Amino acid sequence: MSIFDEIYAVVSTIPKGSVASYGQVAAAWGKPRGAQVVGWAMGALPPDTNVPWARVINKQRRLSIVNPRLAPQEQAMRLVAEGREIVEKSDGLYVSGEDWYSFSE
DNA sequence: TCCATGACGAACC
DNA sequence: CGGTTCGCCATGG
Repeated sequence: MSIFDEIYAVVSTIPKGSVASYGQVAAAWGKPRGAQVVGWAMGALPPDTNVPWARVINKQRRLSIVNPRLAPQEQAMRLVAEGREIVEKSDGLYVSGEDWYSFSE
């Protein structure tokens, strides 16, 4: 049991169509300041994972994908497929809306 | 063991 | 308002 599995378990609870920030996932994981670790864990995910990693975005609602094993716009495609709208700005892709998934429910 | 590095975040210039 | 610095936790050299 590694921390990856713990984080993936948390991410897996995010419902289809919802989005959560790294900070939220970290908090739900038990490490309020471990947002960076969550990002690191996401980057370690294999291309064929079942974990809904695409629903995790940063607090600015920007898609900060840096995983070379995935297509550049893989996350955007997944989110659009779930009904989310993606807006392209000068510095990257953003998820429209202001809603965040609440883990405390 | 110390140092550097991150799909981050919040506090500071 | 934007770029920089520091804190965060875990890993790897």
